[in-house]
Parts: sequence; C-alpha cells; structure tokens
Amino acid sequence: MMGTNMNLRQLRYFIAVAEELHFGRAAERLHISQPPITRQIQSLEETLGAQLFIRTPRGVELTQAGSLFLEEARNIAELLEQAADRVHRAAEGNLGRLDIAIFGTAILSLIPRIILEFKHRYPDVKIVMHASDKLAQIEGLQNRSLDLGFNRMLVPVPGLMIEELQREQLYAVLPDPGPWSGRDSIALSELAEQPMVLFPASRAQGFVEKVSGLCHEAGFAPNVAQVVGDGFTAMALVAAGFGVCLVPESITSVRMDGVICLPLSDVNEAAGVDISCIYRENDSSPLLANFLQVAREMTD
Amino acid sequence: MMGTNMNLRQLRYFIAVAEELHFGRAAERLHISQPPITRQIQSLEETLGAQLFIRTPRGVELTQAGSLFLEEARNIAELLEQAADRVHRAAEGNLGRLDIAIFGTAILSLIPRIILEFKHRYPDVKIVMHASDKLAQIEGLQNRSLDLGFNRMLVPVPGLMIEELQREQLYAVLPDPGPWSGRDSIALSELAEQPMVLFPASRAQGFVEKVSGLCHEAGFAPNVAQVVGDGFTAMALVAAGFGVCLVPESITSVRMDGVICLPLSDVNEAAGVDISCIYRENDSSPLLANFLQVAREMTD
DNA sequence: TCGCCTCGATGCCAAACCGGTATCGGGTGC
DNA sequence: GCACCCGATACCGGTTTGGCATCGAGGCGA
Repeated sequence: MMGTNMNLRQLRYFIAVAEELHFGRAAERLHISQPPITRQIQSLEETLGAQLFIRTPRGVELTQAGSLFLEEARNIAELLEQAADRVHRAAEGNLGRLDIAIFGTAILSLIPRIILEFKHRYPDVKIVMHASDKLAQIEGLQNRSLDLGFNRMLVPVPGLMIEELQREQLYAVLPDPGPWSGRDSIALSELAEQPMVLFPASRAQGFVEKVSGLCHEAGFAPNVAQVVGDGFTAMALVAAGFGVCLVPESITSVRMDGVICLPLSDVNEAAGVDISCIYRENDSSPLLANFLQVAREMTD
Repeated sequence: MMGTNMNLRQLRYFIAVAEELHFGRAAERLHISQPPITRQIQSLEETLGAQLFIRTPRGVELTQAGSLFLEEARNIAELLEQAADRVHRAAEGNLGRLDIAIFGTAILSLIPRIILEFKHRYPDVKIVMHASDKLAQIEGLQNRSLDLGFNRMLVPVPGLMIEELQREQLYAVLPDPGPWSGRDSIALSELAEQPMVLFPASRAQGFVEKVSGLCHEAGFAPNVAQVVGDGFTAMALVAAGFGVCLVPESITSVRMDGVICLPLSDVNEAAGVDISCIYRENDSSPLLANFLQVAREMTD
C-alpha cells in the first residue's frame, strides 16, 4: 500500500514533471534518477484519487485535474517559501511588531531619534507607540501588552530590566523678565525662597522626589506652589508667575515666551536625571534586541 | 545534519504543538509518542532558521516567529486540503470546464435540455457555449479549444468520434395561405416544380446535399431559389413568398406567420436527419464522459 | 515490417528516515 | 532533598526513498 498521505516532496516532483511534461527531464532538474519520480507521482495520484498525467509515448500531458492541481501546487509551494522567509526574518528581528511606551515629555530629543533610526533600519517592523506613565508601563510589560518602556528614574522591579541610555543635566525655568534675566547660570540655592512648581503628579516615585532631594542637599526645603502633570504645564505656570521649576535639559529645547532656562551651576553632572528604558528580563524577542542595540549605538 | 527540507509532517506536528502548547499532549493528539515530535520540531526550526517555541518547565510557548508561522501553516494546511478535495472532484467530473459548440438552430429542443440537465447534476462544472459551424467545430476540437460539438450529418474525421443522439423527420415549410393550406401532410414529389430555399450556406457538406439527394430520390432536381445561412432565415423567405423549404422537425416548434409545416408522407423515418455530437476520440476527460452519459440517458 | 529508440514502469538493494521504548537532565513543588 | 513533570537524547527496528538495472509499450526510419 502506497502512502495515503501527501508529502511536500511529491508536490515538488509533481510541479517539476508538470512543467517539463517529461519524467526524465524532471528527474534531471531535481538531480535524482527517474524511477523515484514515477513512484512519487503514482503515490500522489493514489492519495488524491485522481489521475494527474496522461502517459504518452513521447512524455506526459496534464489531465484537467492535473492542470488544476498544478495551479494549486504552485500557489502552495510559493506560500510555503514566503512563509519560511518571513519566519526567518521575524526570527532575526526584521519583521514583526514592537509595542513601545513613552512618558509625556519623552517625545523630545533622544527617543524619537532612536525610533526613527530603528524604523529606517527595520522598515518591516511595525512600531506601536503608547503614552503611558511609569506604573502603566510596568503593568503593560508584565501583562505583555508592551515590549519596551521609556522613562526616568525607574526603580528596580523583579522580572524587569532597566537600562540607562542617557543622563541629562537639570535646568531651572525662571520667569522672564525677572530677577535672573540676562544671567547664564544659576545656583540651586538661589531658589531657596522661591515658590516651586513640581511634576509629574504620578502615583510612582520620580522627578518630584528627585527635585526635593536636590533642594535638601542645597540646604533648603522646597516651597511647593503647585504639582502638575508634566513639564510643559510646569513651564506654562512659571510663565504665568506661579514661581520657578526645575526640568531636564531636553525640555529646554522648547522655547516658551515668559520664561528663561538656566543651567544649575552648583549641581554636578552625576546629579542629573536619566532617560532609561525598561523591558522584560527574559524577553527573547529579536526585535527587542535589535531595538536595544540601535538605542545603545545612538547613545554611545 | 538534520533535514534541510520542510515536510508536511513537520507542519502538522508544529500546528498540533502550537495549539496544545505541550509536546506530550500534541503527541497524544497525533497518536504518536513524544520523541518524534521533539525531533520534527527541532528539524523544522533548523530548516526555518528560527526558534519557534520557548521551552518552559510546564510546556512551551510560541515565539513571535512561531506565532507568525502558525498562521501561515494553518493557512497552507487548509489550502492543501481544499486542493486535494478539488482535484479529486475534478477527476470525477464534478468540477471543471467544458467547452461545447452548437450550430445555429441547435438551440431548439434536445440540446438545451441536455445541457440544463447536466448543469443540474454537476453544478460546479462551468459550461461555455460556442456558436460554431461544422468546420469550426472540427478545428476547435482538434486544437483543443472545444471539448464537444453538436451538429447534423457529420462526416467521419480521423481522431474524432461521432455519436448520433437523435433522428428527426423532415417537414416541408409552405406558404400559408397557399395551395396546401388545410392539409396535414405532403409528398415530396408534390414540390417538384416549386422554387426551394436551401440552407445552410456552409463550407462543409450538409443539409443542402441531403435535401438535394432526397429530391433526386423523389424523381426531380430541386429548383433552388436561394441558399441562406440557417433554417430561421429560410422559413422567413418562405413566408415572404420565395418558395418552399425542408427543415428538420425541431425547427417546426417555432411558429411563424405566413407558413405552415407539414410532415413529408413519402420520406421514411430513416431518411430523416440526425442530431449528433462529435468529440475527440482519446479524450479521457471525466467531464466529457459524464456529459455524454447525460446526453445518452436523455435520448433513450 | 523489422529493428531501434525513447520513455515510463518495475524489481531489487542500500541508505536515510521515522516512530517506539528507555533513559537522561533540568526545573518545580511538596 | 525527593518525587514528579516535561522536553531532549540514545538506540533499535520497520518503512520509505533513491539508485541501478531492466522491462515493456509505442513510434519511427530503413
């Protein structure tokens, strides 16, 4: 009893024979001898319950059923080849989808440049961006709805990996015109009595605590005028006269009427804030690996 | 070195494992033991150049590449199944295309009934009808653009098979009112002096010669008034007073003002004209075989 | 008409493949 | 630490596959 089960080998042989219309030439094309072709075609015909070829003295010709099957077989063979190629590319991180979360002011400077470069290198990877705060990023990573998050001052979480990409200096945002107009730097201690706008108003520990800590190091407790959601709002409040605020350097690329941004002269580089990324520790996705590699290259 | 060639077996095993997310359960579902699954999946992963599963202590989970491949594999498996089924049906004559040629007046009576019945029994066979004269039918059959032709008084052609389906009596078409109004039959000899309209004006031998022969048997040479393309035109000319004509019985199902149709009393049954079909002698198409069977059943 | 040639089919043998049993090794939970 | 679960590996026997040699049928030319 011949095989009652179709085989890809039979498909390939069939296509070769159907295109050559000649067992011998098909065998030659397949780099095998002729008898195996006969047997495989016989087996295929038996499993299909259909005669595929009419044997003639000068070769073979396709029956109608064979002609129909040739189209199907070609299609299937091509689909298989494409599937294999796509899977291979997916495994190498050239194809797929990556869900990335960013926090409010991360749309400035570094992160969009990284994403742009990655999209350029891997055009078939679909990047989906999500605006999520710190806790939402962690939850998203844990329940696998996210692959990667960007944030500042992340605290270690079991199962998640944190990697610092860049460290930014802090700038003071001050009303203009005002006492500091024309200056090109300022000491944090000069702001001791100033009402201060803090952000973000998040559930998680973060920039608010960082600023408080720095003030205490500078010898004063911050006079908190207001806590708002993000750095843009904070700058707007400074312009409106609510007080002053501290921001990471990248936000200063936004120019806003009514404020000036001055570097802090008495806070050293290491005391700046980080931009880090966070991802699952055991994530074996080659897409993520490729993305991280791009991110590291661009922050060398 | 494991197989560098994909196999349908690997596809089936992969789908089972991907759906069960467990080698053991997949093996159970496939009614084999677990080790072959391991090897086939390993081999598949090697040929694809992609890790498809992440092995965990409690089973496996799909990688992104594996998830992608699962969709493709399911699709391909289904296509294969459908292809096999369609080829099987095509081989049994339940699916495919049949190109049938008919001549002008064959759209009456028998042939459309045969085609209708065939379409009813084999709804997935596409019937393409061609209006071709005798020579065009023979050429079409020889160059394989036709599978079957219907015609009358076909002469044998090498490589083609002719099969008579029905024999029809001849009728005289006479002007009405006229000398024969009210009669219910007529002898051919009564038409000896009458101008006669003949058809078809074809390159091939046919009905014209048949009528001439009958007239000579009846003892006179036909007085040819006009030769036209088809029986309808001939009847119209009779109505217009050009003379009389002879037609096969089936055409008399068309009622036309100004003419009456009378059976010929002195021409015996066997002298009538046939409706035959013609097809390639070595055509092994099951569609044709099925069609011929229907045709024979309906002319028993 | 008789060889001769071509082409697919068949018989036979060795190598590769596949599945089964037994067992290993790593990880988890009691 | 021990038992248990799961996938990986080793080994063996049956089946399949391909190669070689040969057959048999049909067509063509001398």
